[in-house]
Amino acid sequence: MPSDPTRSRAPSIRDVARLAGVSYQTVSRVLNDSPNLREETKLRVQQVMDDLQYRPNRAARMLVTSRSRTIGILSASSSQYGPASSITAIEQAARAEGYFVNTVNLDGSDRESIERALNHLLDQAIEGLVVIAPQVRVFNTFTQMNLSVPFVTLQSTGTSDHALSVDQIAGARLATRHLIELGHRNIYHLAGPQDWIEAEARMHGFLTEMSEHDVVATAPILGDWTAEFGYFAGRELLRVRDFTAIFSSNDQMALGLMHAVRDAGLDIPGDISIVGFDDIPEARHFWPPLTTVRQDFGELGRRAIELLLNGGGQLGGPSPSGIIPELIVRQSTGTSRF
Amino acid sequence: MPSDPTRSRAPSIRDVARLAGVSYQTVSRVLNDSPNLREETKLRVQQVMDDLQYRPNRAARMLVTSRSRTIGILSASSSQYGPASSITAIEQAARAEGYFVNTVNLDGSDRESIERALNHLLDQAIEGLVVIAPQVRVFNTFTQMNLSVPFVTLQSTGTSDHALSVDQIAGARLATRHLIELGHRNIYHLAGPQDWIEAEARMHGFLTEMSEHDVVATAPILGDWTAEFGYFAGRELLRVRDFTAIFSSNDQMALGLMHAVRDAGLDIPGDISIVGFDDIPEARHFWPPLTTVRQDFGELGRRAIELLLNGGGQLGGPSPSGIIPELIVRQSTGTSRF
DNA sequence: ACGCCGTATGTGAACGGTCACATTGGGCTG
DNA sequence: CAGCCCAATGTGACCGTTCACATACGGCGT
Repeated sequence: MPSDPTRSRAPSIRDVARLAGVSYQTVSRVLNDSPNLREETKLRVQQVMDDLQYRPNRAARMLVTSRSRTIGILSASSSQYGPASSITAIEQAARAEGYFVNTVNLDGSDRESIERALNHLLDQAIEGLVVIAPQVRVFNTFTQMNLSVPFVTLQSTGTSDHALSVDQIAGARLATRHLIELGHRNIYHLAGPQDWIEAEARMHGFLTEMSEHDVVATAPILGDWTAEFGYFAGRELLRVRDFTAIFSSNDQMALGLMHAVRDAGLDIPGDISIVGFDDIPEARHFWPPLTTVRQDFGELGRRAIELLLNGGGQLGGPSPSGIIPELIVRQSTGTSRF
Repeated sequence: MPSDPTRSRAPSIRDVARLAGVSYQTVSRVLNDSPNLREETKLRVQQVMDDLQYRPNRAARMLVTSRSRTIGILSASSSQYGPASSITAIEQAARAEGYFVNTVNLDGSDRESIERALNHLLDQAIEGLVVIAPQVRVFNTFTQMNLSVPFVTLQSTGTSDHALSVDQIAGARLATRHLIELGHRNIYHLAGPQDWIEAEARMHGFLTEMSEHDVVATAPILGDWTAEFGYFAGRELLRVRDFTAIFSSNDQMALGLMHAVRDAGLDIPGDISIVGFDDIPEARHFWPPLTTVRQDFGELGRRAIELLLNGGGQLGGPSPSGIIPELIVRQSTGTSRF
């Protein structure tokens, strides 16, 4: 991007000062609206600022205060619904607090690309970091790195105290209980990738709820979040067909499952009940509309910023990991006919 | 976020210089790997940098060079599939070129929030801007503002030369032609919001293709991109049912339509054929798998950065707006039984 | 042996703000 | 009316880097 060498530098506080007939320090005071400023002076300076279309130089300010007012987001798979929603919410919450947001998406989940991404953010002199990359591997890499910046992860392993998340276990239990209460006893769980914290938690919630109701659980199937996988997993599963319900760890896989179930000429929920997770906007228009667990990603993002900016949630507000998801019952689940 | 006052400032080039026994300027030279440096000196300095975990201060560099190496993205509805994918691609392409990316999402489409968002980015001293907010209104606001930063929009009105987009008209014609060739003559178009450039272009493509085949087109229905709207529009439409096919301006609305069609006890594609637009990952698992138009958002993002960084695509490469979408025929379309 | 050139390095100033401190000029108190 | 305080403003230094220019030094041609 060729910078225009003819265009001289932007006006500085000294330019403003000269035209307003005050010292640069007074201009600085107007910028930081400090007290002890005569209203008249202030207005005059502001007038000149407007005339010159003056903009404070962030670099200069940052240099002297060593504060960047920038928050970094490190994110994996940010084009998925959950992460994308969180990012949007974080970005808005941060902006409301006068912070800038810088997002970096991970190319891979190997240590090297994590470090590269992190370095990129640290080069930006970020003051805080929100980590959305929800893989166990990424998470561990962080803790090993012992970062100098405060950070918050949007998923919790239970051990860390700067973690914040929707309670995945509770959500999974909600979904599982729903199926059990409908009379299902042969329930499969289509889990997310083993490497993902949330997948792990949902699987854990599923198994816990099952055992508490004395229902024998078969081993969960590890998927990759895609509808594609759900479809093929469904096809495999249906060759034996020793189940009446499936709890899928996200909505996309549930969609693929439903596709496979219909391909096999079976009815949902007549023959097979299906529950998803996330409540993506499309879920209520799937065929049939999908029973699923809704997570409030917006709230999550907002709380992340709050936690970050208040340095560890010492406000004693609602418990950091206390976002409880909600079961949305639609038409993909019904009583077991067995 | 309380900054730690006990932690002293990060090491500067002077610290490095002192320990390496050279002047700060030499350190600076190492940083910018300028020629005329003895290999030995260079290595010694780099060693010290590593030891101190030295990181160049971006603010200082930015202050003196007045280059921020930051690109701004102004985006609306960034949690939707298309924008989200583009953002990811842009971000990666920019990072590969050593640029940072700063994304701002618009709260609304009124002039004030556009200006606020833009100001936020300009405060960052961005060197370039990618605009993904695809509303006509937003687009016009930009041109009126006559920005001092180079920018690229990811949609084109045909008048601007810093626009770059997938050829929406071509895509819409592809979809429409497909329906006509299947024998459909009563085709509705469920368009996007009137305010959106892409919605407009797709509508235009639809109407053009229809008239070229001498098929009479009914007035398009203006939607809002959501599955929800598609559902209700479908319900309304089916009360009269004077059509055999619908071309929906995106996949979500197509999903809602299919929902409504099934609710009415009709078959897809037996009774009604449906075509979408975007090819979101879920589309191939809809019931039935959706015939749609695929856009390569990744390519779009990469080209945007290329255009921005090369100052207007004077490379004479492939024509700026030359990304041609592709029709993906699946099972939601069939021959007209009429 | 002298000047010259090119390579490797050093020095001072500037970028545009903020901070700490100094300076002015009333108005109030005693 | 002296003394003081406070409100309002100004001055110098500094943040960490790059730029323009200055310097040191060895080799080479004459």
